[in-house]
Amino acid sequence: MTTQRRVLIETMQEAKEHLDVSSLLALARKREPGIDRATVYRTIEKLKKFGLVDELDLMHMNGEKHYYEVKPKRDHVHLACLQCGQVEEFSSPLFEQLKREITEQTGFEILVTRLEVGGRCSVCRNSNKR
Amino acid sequence: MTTQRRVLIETMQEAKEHLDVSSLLALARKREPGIDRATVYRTIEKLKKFGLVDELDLMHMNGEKHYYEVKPKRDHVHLACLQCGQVEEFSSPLFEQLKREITEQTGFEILVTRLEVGGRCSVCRNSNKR
DNA sequence: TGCTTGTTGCGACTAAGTCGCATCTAGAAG
DNA sequence: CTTCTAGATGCGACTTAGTCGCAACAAGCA
Repeated sequence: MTTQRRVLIETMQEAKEHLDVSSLLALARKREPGIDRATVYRTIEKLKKFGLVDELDLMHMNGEKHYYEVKPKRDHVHLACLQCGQVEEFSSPLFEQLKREITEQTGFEILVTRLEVGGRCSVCRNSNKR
Repeated sequence: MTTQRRVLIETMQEAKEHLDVSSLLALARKREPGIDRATVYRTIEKLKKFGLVDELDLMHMNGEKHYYEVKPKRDHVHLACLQCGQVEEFSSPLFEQLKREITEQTGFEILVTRLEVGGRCSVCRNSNKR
């Protein structure tokens, strides 16, 4: 457990939005200026492997970046509005049930899941009906 | 509707596995040698926008490529085995029900979905227990 | 306090994807 | 059948994301 890793984990925990690598790096550098891009990638890699963070694409709304969040207790869906860019989260027992069904019917052991949805959020739907 | 687009679409339809951009390009060039990488990207972009193809990441098993498939009638889950690299598909009424629930409860209009699962397939689980 | 193993920073590199621009072509209009 | 034009293509240069080897460094155990 090095200073850099501690800083990165704290930064992710305190962030209220999903961070991509470059904003995570920028924020982390406010605390620990010398921290390197490669360290961020290597740390994320480890955290993913240990199941401590989840990786998101958010439907590639802004280029090909990846976003990260500390793994929640309960998996949730990310609803990405393709119009305004807002990201909502949604969780449901149905999702848990679906995962159970997958394991039962296919024998596949689930380690990570990623359910992303792209579309239009209710705000955008109301502001411009079409 | 240009020759290039026709070739790209046919290539995707006839492929039995999920293609990334470079293998799609390679296959398409067997029919239409001059076809360019930029054209592939631009065509995929259009096809995504029209809802004719789906984009997959397959949990980034082999680098950061994206994979494409012609959009199926019924959305399905991709189960990517992190050990052997095999990709299974799975569809279920529960998934449809979950999508309906999302729309009802959040007012979010769903245009695309992507549900990917990473783990160990039944074959790998049996061959090496744990 | 010293030692060892794993981590970091650095810089150079690869791979994925984008863009501007000149040329070309599909297919509508005459 | 010929002409015309909007939109598509090919090309090449570029950007951005992510990786890697290596020497220097630090965590934390003895």
